[in-house]
Amino acid sequence: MTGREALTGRAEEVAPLLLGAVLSHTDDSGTVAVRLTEVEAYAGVGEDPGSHAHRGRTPRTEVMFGPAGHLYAYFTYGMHVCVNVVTGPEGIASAVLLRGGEIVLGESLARERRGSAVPLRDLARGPARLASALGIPLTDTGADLFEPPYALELPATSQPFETSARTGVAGPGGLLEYPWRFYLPGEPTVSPYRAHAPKRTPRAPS
DNA sequence: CGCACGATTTGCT
DNA sequence: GCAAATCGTGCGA
Repeated sequence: MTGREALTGRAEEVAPLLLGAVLSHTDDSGTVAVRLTEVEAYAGVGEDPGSHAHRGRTPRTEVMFGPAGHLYAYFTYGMHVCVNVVTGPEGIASAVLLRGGEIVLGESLARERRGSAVPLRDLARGPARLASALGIPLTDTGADLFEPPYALELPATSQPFETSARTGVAGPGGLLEYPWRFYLPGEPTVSPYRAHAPKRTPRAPS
């Protein structure tokens, strides 16, 4: 079975396969590889309000509907890039957000991108940090992760993992929680669990 | 055409 | 612990 075939399925089913996987990216500066320790699954139309593809196909989310094994990078908060691996069969939106990992190759280059004072464990801990450490540009959305300049190696055997709640969404019976955050227990590169996004304070007028 | 907001990180109090 | 930084996307008018 090829890596791409293994990734073709519902995001929450495929996500555990990405734990322990090694993603590498090469550009003019060199190569950085990360062993993934924390991921989050996002589904598609209707069932997952937390997903970008929740409302259907748009120019931005188009990649999420494509074949598995491709990159979905998006820009958020005006300053950050987050990376996903598209996992669903063609036509069904689903993706796995890479939330954290451990640098296994190219530490010096990653440190150059992230800042020299950053502790090793923090180099790729957090979605935007991971994207930054790997040097993934926003414009690489849609790139095939199984072709240069990318490489994705799935673990031979599934790693023992744990899950936790991802987001709370309003459902028929109240608040629903999706246990769609997956991580390798005991890894220092797993970000501490935060309940969910605190309520945003309104912008203070002058 | 205009506006509100987000799958976050960082730094200051 | 809290708030700012910053801009593309998507929805409403």
